[in-house]
Amino acid sequence: MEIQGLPGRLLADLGPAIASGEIPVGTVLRAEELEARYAVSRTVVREAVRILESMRMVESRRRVGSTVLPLSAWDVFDPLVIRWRLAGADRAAQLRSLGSLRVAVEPAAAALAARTASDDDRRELSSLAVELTVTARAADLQSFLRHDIAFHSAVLRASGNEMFAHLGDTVGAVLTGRTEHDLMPHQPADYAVRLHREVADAICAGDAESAERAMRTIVLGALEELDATLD
Amino acid sequence: MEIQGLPGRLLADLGPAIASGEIPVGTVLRAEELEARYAVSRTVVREAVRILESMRMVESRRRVGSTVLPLSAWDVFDPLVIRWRLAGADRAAQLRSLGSLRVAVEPAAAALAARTASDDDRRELSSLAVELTVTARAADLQSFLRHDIAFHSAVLRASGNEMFAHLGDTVGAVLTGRTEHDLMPHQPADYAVRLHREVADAICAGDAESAERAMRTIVLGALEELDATLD
DNA sequence: GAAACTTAATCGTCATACTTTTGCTGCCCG
DNA sequence: CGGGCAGCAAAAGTATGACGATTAAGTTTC
Repeated sequence: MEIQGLPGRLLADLGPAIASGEIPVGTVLRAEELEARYAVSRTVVREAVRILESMRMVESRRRVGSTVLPLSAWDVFDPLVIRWRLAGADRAAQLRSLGSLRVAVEPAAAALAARTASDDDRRELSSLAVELTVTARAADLQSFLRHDIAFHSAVLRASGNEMFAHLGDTVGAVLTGRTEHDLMPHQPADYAVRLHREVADAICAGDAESAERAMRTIVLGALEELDATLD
Repeated sequence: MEIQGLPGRLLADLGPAIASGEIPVGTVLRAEELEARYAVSRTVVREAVRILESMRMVESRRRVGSTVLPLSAWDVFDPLVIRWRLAGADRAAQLRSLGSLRVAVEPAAAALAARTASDDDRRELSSLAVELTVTARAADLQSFLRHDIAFHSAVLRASGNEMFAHLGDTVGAVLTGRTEHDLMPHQPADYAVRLHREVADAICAGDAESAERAMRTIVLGALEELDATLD
């Protein structure tokens, strides 16, 4: 998942700093300065900056340097950018955006899955729904989280749309963050578990409308909880 | 928009080749070979490969080289990846995925916009809807396309969600492609124009439900047309 | 035949030199 | 006094040679 090597270290430092606003928009980074600051060679600095440039977080110009661009230019779907924003000062805004995105995408994915999922996909979803019920009853939050993530990823994957599928990891990051920051009840709500079950059953039965409706209820609920917590 | 310099030239060659499957999954690219093929230095090759790696289209390992990864690993939301796929053999699949994504996202964006858009946003939408009506009546496809793109981008932007807003350019690419490949009627359908108007009016009036419904009709219509054409 | 060792291929990093672009300064002329 | 033009210099962009680190694959040894 991570970028490797020394450029990765630079990136792991610069990325979050830019994402959090610690390095404000308009700041100019000069290669020589970065070489000195991180005690690495030109090669390494250039590669790191190139990657930031490909994410449109900075723009390099000769005789000037690399200028930090505003959020509106960033590749906000890049998993690294999302992670960096989630980790820093922009966390609340990023969670809200992701919440809305989930409300839009996950119900659509559930509907698609009900129509096109393979038998294996349906079996997996069904079994994950069971696991979810079990771990919820046992109040095993660790396992519950793991299965919750697996469930949502599975639905997104079963949609057969690779763009939806790609959001699986991101949704995972959101759910993880929610648990880590105690935004979850200590015992997962019973109705939420039932809804997951409902999604799985509807997808298995090929009932797109029910699947979509149940999933929408889930993600809308999550969004409301989020809004309530962030105030 | 483009990556600059020599690495950009490499990228403009390798990216589409990988995206189209011309360089198949599992192929190993060696740095030295690329240096020779493009007659550039290691510096340039390394930067280009690093960028491909940050898009997760390849994975570099010592003593092996850079291996081309399968589509499932790619950063399919990266604008460059989308463009490359749209340009090549994967075009149909990419259009379908984007179609579904639009169906999910744009209605949600319209609803959000109706709730949170600024007065300027509302004015702009209203005026774009008018332009759309005019250019449609004049059968001026060029201008119509331009305004259509501007309209959808404006809605996405007015949603206040930077992730939605980020999809504006991508939607633009889809609409452009549709016109370029003669998937559009020579005279934009009257009802489609009316629906755009309806979206604008609903957003101006703060009527989220109507805005969402009208937008959903638009993008569903587009998806149906697309499915019909791709067969 | 398996485990330990050696080898060589290739990426990763560094240091340095050269090239190209471009913002800026200051001169000259109107 | 102001505007344009030329030259300068700063910084990114590119090239190259050397070295280090990793690791797949072959080779030896028990």
